[in-house]
Amino acid sequence: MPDQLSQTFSALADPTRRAMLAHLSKGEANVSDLAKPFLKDMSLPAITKHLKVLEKAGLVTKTREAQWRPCKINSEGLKDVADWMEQYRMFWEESFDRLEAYLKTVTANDKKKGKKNAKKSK
Amino acid sequence: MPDQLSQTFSALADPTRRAMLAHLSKGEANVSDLAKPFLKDMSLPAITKHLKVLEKAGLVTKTREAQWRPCKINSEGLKDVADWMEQYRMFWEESFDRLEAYLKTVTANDKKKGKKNAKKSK
DNA sequence: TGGTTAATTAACTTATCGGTTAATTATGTG
DNA sequence: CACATAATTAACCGATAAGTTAATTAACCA
Repeated sequence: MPDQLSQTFSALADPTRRAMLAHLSKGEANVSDLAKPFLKDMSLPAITKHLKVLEKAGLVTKTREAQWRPCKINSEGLKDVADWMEQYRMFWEESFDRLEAYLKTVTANDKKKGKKNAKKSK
Repeated sequence: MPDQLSQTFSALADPTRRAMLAHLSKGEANVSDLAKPFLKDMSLPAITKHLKVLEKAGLVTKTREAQWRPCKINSEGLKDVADWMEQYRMFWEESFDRLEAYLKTVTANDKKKGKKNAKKSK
C-alpha cells in the first residue's frame, strides 16, 4: 500500500531502527550483534522485525553465511530520502535572502493569476 | 514515539502530508487551500489531523488571521532531518572509494581481534 | 439577528505497529 | 546422533494512527 518513500521514512521513525542503522554505518554486523545493545529492553524477535522493516524500506540488505545473517547498509533508501530532501534545502539552510527572493517570485505569479491566497487582510 | 526526530520522520511517512509540505514550499496557504487537492479522497477533519501531525513534528507552523489559519513551512523539522542525514552522506553519495576506505579502517580494528566477517560474538 | 464560511473537536471504527512468548528452521560441533 | 547457537515464524495483545460523521467554535456579512 504505501509507496517506497513512505516506507523508508516510516522505517526511520523509530529510535531502535535508527540505532541499528548507526551500528551498521560502522560496518557489517549479524543479527545478534545488532541485537545486543537492546536485549535488555526487548526480545530477539522484536529485533528481527525491526530488521525486516529496514530491509523493506531499502535501508539494509541481509545475506546469509551459515547460520548467520550479515547485514549492511543499503544506500538506496538513504539516497531516496536525500533526493527528496533536496527540494527543501533552501529552507533548512537558513539562507533567508534566497528564500525570500524565491517566495517573492512565487507570490508574483499568484498575483498575475488573480489568486487571493492567504493575503486578504492586514 | 516521544523523541522529536521520530515524530518528524513519522510525519514525513505519509504522501498526503508530504504533498501538503510541497504545497507550502510554494508559499503560505490556509487549511482549505491545502485541503482542496484531497477533498475528493478525504474529509476536512482528516486534513486538520494531518496538519496537526506536521505541526507537532516541527515541520509546519500555523497562525491565525480572522477565520483563516495561514500555514507555512517550519524549517526546524527539516533541519533536524538534514542534520541526521549528514552522518550517512558517504553512503548515499556513491563515493565508493571513500566509503571502502572508511569501512576498511573500521574493519582493521576487527581484524586485530580475529574477526573475519563478524563471525563471532560473545 | 441570522446565515455562511473556515476550521476544529468529539466520538467512533478499523488497521497497523511494536512488542510478547512459544515453537520451528538451519547450521555447526562434540 | 544429540545438542547448542543463530535467527525466524506464528499467534496473540494493547496502543496508536488514519479515517469517518456529526456537532461545535469562531469570525465575517447582509
